[in-house]
Amino acid sequence: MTKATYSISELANEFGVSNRTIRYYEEKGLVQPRRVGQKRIYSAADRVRIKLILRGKRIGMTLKESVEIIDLYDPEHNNEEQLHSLINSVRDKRRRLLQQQQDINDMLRGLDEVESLCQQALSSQHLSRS
Amino acid sequence: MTKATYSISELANEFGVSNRTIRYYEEKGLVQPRRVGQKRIYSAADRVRIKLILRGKRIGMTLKESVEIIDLYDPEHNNEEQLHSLINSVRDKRRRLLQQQQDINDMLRGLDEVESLCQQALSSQHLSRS
DNA sequence: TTAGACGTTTACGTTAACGTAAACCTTGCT
DNA sequence: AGCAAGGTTTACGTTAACGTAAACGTCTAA
Repeated sequence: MTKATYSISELANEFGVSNRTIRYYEEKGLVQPRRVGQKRIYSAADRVRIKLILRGKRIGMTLKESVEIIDLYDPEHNNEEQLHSLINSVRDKRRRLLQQQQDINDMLRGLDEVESLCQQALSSQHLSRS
Repeated sequence: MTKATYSISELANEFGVSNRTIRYYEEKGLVQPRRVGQKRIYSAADRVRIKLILRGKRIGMTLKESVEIIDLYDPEHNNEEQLHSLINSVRDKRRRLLQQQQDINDMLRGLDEVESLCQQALSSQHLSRS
């Protein structure tokens, strides 16, 4: 059962960030939790937004970029022109992500190579010792 | 035929960054070009280092992290202990990269979904018009 | 020989994304 | 009543990764 509401510390702990970080996201308009008294109460939707923002961060997006992507999902887009421009921006994002995929694959191959060289070096050391 | 040396502007233009950026990388010890008079002369190896640094940047690594990865390639690692710690750090990097791959794939799927919704919206508009 | 293109150093300015500290509520134990 | 655990606001501090401006050298084509 997925909880309906969360305190700030619950989310901070879940995602491994500080409370300050989450408040900062609110300062920047990335989330708008309800208030009860003066305490912030986060909904499941708020939680997802934060999660997506942090996913963006992991792959090197700025907060603004993450929000741009998240906002692609909400249907404020009615007329044909808006839809076309939305499609274009989707394609832009996709291009960058594909480039990143390429970069990551290149790096992974590099790491594979390094590791296998290490293994070789280790095994040859062991051989010369016996 | 791959050039042997490059001026700072040549590299800056090739990679789409400013001269200042490249000098900054030198300030931070990421490259050490030769000097002729007081002008900087970059070797093919310098060029590759810069390229790798920028690749790291694209996927959200700090300069320090990029250098860490680049330095995995050079063979300063002799004894068994160093080799093992090197292997461990390779595995750490790999873990992060795999997570990033996952994140990017998730985002790409999201974008696919958004685009196809747009297409549907557009085609239904066109239908209702005819 | 002088203007323009390219390079240099020095140094202060800027932005994003928080960290950190102080001073203050509120709530539930004990 | 008192206090510890959570929350709050306000506001200044910090770091990375450059941008930008000033003031200067050097070479070369007109």
